[in-house]
Parts: sequence; structure tokens; C-alpha cells
Amino acid sequence: MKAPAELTAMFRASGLKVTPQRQLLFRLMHENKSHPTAESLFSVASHHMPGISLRTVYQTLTDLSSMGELRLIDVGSGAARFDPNLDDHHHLVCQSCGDVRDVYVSGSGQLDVNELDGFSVDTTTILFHGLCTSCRGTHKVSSTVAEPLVGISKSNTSSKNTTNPKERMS
Amino acid sequence: MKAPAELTAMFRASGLKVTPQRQLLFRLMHENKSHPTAESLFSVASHHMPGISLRTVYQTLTDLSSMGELRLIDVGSGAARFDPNLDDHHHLVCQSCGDVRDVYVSGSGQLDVNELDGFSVDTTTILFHGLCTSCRGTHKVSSTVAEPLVGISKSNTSSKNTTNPKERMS
DNA sequence: TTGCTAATTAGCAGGTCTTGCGAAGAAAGA
DNA sequence: TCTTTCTTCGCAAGACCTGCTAATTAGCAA
Repeated sequence: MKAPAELTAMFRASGLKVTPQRQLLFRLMHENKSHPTAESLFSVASHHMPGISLRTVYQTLTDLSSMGELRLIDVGSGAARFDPNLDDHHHLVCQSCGDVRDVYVSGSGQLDVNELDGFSVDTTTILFHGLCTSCRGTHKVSSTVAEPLVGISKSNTSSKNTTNPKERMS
Repeated sequence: MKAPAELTAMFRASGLKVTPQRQLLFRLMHENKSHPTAESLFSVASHHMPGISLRTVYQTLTDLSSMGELRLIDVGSGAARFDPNLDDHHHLVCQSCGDVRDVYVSGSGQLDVNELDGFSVDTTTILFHGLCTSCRGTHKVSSTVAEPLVGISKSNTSSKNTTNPKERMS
């Protein structure tokens, strides 16, 4: 994602207006490595600009995504996350705390895919699910993976959305 | 995913009851390659068993997932999809029609990941986004990818959920 | 076959995440 | 300063999914 000043110029050049809300969000997202959700960015933004609306945060984030300045990532935790890192990279997702980290994968471009017959690949997304350093040995993994086949129905061990990811901003 | 008869035995052995609803769903999911959502499976199931509830479909699908008989996949299209294929495989997702196909990737286990420092990987998910054979040349790709930086805000070209995936069952 | 009990179903209410809409407000060029 | 057009805000609503509970039923035992 470009720097706030460049984004300002780009927006104006495109006939879009640069509001204080947008400027704040430009700054909060620039080089932000926390992969925030709209909500978590909203809560940080609210701290800096009390009246800002969640609607505006969503709007601006999707605008930036449409412009290719932000990457929208879906790690399956419910809410979309936004990543200003436009490099060719992928993500590590901690199954315990929900933390997301960028990761660079060598050779992901030439993954050997069988039976592609006719399908043309545009982008490849890789998600590594596991445990981050701080969660290793501390927590237990929420059951995304297979479980022993006993009493499931009523006493369902919930899977998705079990761990509410801790959100932090730089 | 095991065959209906085996699932029936498994369920009973675990003290779970095998209802007509469950049997129907076992049959509909067995060797189903369409990666249905709960909704789409529900609509097919409704055809066979008019009174069945969407709640029951969700329940049974999550139960089967918890037992490791079904894999829950999230291609970012909004609704979760269910895959009875338990082989080590990944997915091709058509950005035009939303179709999902299984794909076998060689060497995905030894992807060269840099800067893993401390993160332990449990499972790796790979999504190939592109165009399926029937959509190549026919449709245009919905803007998941970068767009030229012009008039975005109000005239937003919606991205997610633009294409209601066609659902079909075997 | 009948009876019993725990498991299941159906259906609705409610939760989360996100977008649509419209009135009021503000950026930016004239 | 004026005017036009874009934005913001806030609420309503939509999509997807889960919790709750009364009524029903599978499946075991007699």
C-alpha cells in the first residue's frame, strides 16, 4: 500500500475526495502488519477520531481494496482482514489466538498441479494453519481437525468462531 | 467420507441415532463432488424429503465435520462448503461462476517457507483462483484483483458475493 | 409388540459480519 | 464564496450460522 501522501494524490487525481476520516485510515493502515478486521480498525480509529463510523471504515477499506492498495484476506475466522502488504506472500494463521502473520513462500508459483484441464489459475492463496510461538504448549488447538468419533451432536465442540482473534494495531 | 452404511454403523456405535434425515444426507454427500453449501444441500434434500429443516442440515454437516468425515472448506464466497473427499488435496475456485473443484498438488507438503520462526504448521490450505473451462472467454472476472484507479466509491464494483455460485448436486 | 428414555428435529429468535439507502455534511474547483 | 459532487453516518436489512426448546422419534429392553 502506498504512503498516505501518495494515496491522497491518487484519490484527488481520480476525483475522489480526501476526508479526515480517509486520511486517518490511510495512516492507520500504512505498513500495518496486524491484518486488522474492519471492526478492529474501527476501534483504533475511534480512539483517534471519536465520531467516525464503522460504515466509513468498511467503505474506505473496500475502496482501497478495489484500487489494489489493500489485499482482502479471508482466514475463515468470520470477519475479513485487510493487508497493506502487496508483495507476493501468504499467511500463517494461529489456530489458538487467531493471529495472522505474513509469510514468504518460495516456489508457490510453480506448484505442481495435476488435472488442471482447462482451468486457468489467476491467483494462488496459501494459508498455513498452526500455532504461533506464544501459543505453542500453552493453549489447545480448537478442533478444526478430525476428532475421535464419539458423542458429537449435542455436545458439539464448536469449530469456527471459537477463538475470537485478539486484535492489535501498531 | 465413508459410505452411508458405514456411517450408520458408526453413528449407532457411538450412541447417535440414525434418522431418515441423516440417512438422506449421508447419501447426498457420499462421493458428492459439488462442494455444496448447507443451503444448496438443503434445497436438494428438501426435494427428497419435503419437511426437512435447514437447521438439521447444518447440524448433520457440522457433526460429520467434527467426526472427520467431511471437510469444511471456506473459499471466501460467504457460505461454508462441505467436501467428502478426505484425500490430501486442494481447490480450484472459479472467480466467475463460483464453482469449486478438487485438485491434487504435488509437493505442497514441503513448501519452502521462510521466516517461520517458532510457528508450527498443522495444515496447509491452497486455493487456486481463476476461471474454469466453461467461463474462460465467456464471462469477466469479478474484481477480486486490482482495478484501474478510477471512480470507485459509490460506483463500487462489488467483489465478494457478486457471483452467486451455481450449485449443482450429483 | 409395547414402553421408555435419551437423542433429534423443526422452527424461530438472535448473533455476527457486511452492505444498501438517504439525509445531512464537507471537499475542492470555479 | 458558491456550487457541485462525493462522503459520512446511522439505521435497516440481508446472508450465514447457532442457541434454545417443545414435540417427536430411534433404538434398546422387556
